[in-house]
Amino acid sequence: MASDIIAKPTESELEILQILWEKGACTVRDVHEILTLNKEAGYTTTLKLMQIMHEKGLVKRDTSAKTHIYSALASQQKTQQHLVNKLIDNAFNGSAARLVMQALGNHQSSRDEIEAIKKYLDELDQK
Amino acid sequence: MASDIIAKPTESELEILQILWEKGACTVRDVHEILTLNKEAGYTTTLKLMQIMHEKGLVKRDTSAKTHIYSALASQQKTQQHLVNKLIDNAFNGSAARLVMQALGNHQSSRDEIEAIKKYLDELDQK
DNA sequence: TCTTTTATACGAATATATTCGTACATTCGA
DNA sequence: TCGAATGTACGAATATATTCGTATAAAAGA
Repeated sequence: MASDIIAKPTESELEILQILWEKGACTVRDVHEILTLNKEAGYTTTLKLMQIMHEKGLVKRDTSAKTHIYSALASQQKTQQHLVNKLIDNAFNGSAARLVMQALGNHQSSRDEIEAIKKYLDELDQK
Repeated sequence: MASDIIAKPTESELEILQILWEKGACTVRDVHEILTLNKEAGYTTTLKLMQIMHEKGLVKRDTSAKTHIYSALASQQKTQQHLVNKLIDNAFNGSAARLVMQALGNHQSSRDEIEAIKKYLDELDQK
């Protein structure tokens, strides 16, 4: 399955994955332009990163035209799951609850978000 | 303030910080013995890491005796906050709620934990 | 006392991640 | 058609993190 990617993305790779998850298939230039809204980077830097991600199997690409088209292979859900679990283990002594409270305490969430979480918890409770 | 540490710990450093947070003041050997319950590592590797952490200001140490005593300077709360915020930005498009649901979905939490979170959410709601 | 054990300091090898320059091919527009 | 723009490939420099060997000093024990 394409979603069974193991390789964990580095921080830079994650930035690129996020763009691909949101935008879908992209050229290197597409990705590069979005990346450089926030930070400085040379074009070939972005290119190289995406080539490495391809080697690692994090993305696939269509090379039929001169300008290659990239899209994510690593699934957003699996990747997020992996990162969250790692953080829970690495920094929260394995307690998901503590991470949750920390997350909600800092980042102020909207009332809607909080309601959504409550609903989610109710569902969890019933199982 | 001691809790205003900016330097972000690496993964290895975080492992050591967790031990110091839990155990309090420790020698290098104390830390090393706990570390090597889970993984292989040479003693001087642990030593070097802790020396680097000292340079970075992540830990303080008492060198009055031959065997130095280390303790955490980076506060657990601030460090966790920092890491969670980074993860929310890096992998969850800034949505704390999505991270929370991901965390609760995977890691199964006990009923008690879920109740504690609900209570926490109710308090948040009232503000 | 003298040998062994237990420390620290420090340099260096290795691994990994990031950044970019340069070569070269293709496409596009004047 | 030819020069500029745009693209990929690739090697290498740089930065950062991890690991460990060796030198050396202090402490402990026979």
